[in-house]
Amino acid sequence: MSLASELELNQPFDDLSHEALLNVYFTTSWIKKMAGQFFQAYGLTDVQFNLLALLKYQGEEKAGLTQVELSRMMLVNRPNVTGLVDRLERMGLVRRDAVPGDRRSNRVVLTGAGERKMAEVEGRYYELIHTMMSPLSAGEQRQLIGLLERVRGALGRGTEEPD
Amino acid sequence: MSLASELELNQPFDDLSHEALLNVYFTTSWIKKMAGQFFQAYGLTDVQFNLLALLKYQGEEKAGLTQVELSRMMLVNRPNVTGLVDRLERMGLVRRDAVPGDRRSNRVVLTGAGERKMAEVEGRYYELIHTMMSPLSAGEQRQLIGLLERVRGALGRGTEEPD
DNA sequence: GGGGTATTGTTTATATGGAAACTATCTGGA
DNA sequence: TCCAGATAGTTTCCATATAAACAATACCCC
Repeated sequence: MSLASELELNQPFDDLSHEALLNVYFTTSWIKKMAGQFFQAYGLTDVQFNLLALLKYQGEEKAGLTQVELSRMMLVNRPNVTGLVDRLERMGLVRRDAVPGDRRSNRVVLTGAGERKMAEVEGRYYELIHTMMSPLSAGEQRQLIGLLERVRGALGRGTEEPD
Repeated sequence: MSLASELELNQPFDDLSHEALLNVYFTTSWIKKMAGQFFQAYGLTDVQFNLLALLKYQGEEKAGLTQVELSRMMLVNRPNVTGLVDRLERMGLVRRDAVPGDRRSNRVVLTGAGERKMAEVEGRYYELIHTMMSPLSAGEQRQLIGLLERVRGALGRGTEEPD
């Protein structure tokens, strides 16, 4: 169904680019709502799961990631990572380890409880993702990825944090 | 460039559906950052502009929209609209008008200042949108819209506010 | 080796998002 | 009529996001 119908707009879109942009925007909103509902049952948010997944799969040799690395991989700024890690630390799912040789940095690492939580949630989350993307064939998913990569290519990805 | 390279991941994606989903997610993040930077010069946020645009183009006969209507068209819940309208009202860009015959409702209406702000910003924003979507031809933009509509079709759009 | 500069993380302020619970009002049915 | 349930808006609490400014530390270059 078209976005204008889904949103029950009184007037249709007048501009193709605008409609395309809003389709990307509202599809993300829809995905985040679905994911949010899913994670509630596990006491997590989608963003918290994402951070835990980065620690599990992107940490080199189980050494975790620094907050700057997390910030870059999640496309959010450093203050935001401070708060995310604070909450996950309070929940007992991650730990801040000192970095020998650089007293400015932390390595954020999964705790045992964090690993167990990931083991509990992960499989079911990938099932949800597959269900959400199931209307598209593998070829169509690759097509979608290609189109979105070309959109992000415009004007460079010059959105690094100015700070 | 692939998402894994953009985010400088140490390990590539292992799952096509996951990669597609994250491409949608991070493209929205990228779009919102670009739009946010653009609107800063005008003292607005992207969300505030969206609300003003709905009032300008979706209000029937210049009567504005109720907060429930705004909530549905923006895919956010009612408490959120209260805050958005509060801020725009404080900025003098919108007004809450009484609805004759239903004392529970407001009609949110653009003020003169709101109309002037829209006139100032709108054209340049559509230029930005066209630039952002310019890597795709019209046909490709329609293709993108079609793929995203089919994703949102999965499992119905049953994400109405439970409340 | 010492001083300017860059980097890492934090704090504070504000905007946007959801959930739950509340008030006021409206509507439909016995 | 009147009362039960639905609807509109708000309040409160919390999570996530940005920007700006700061402290501590590291680095580079003369």
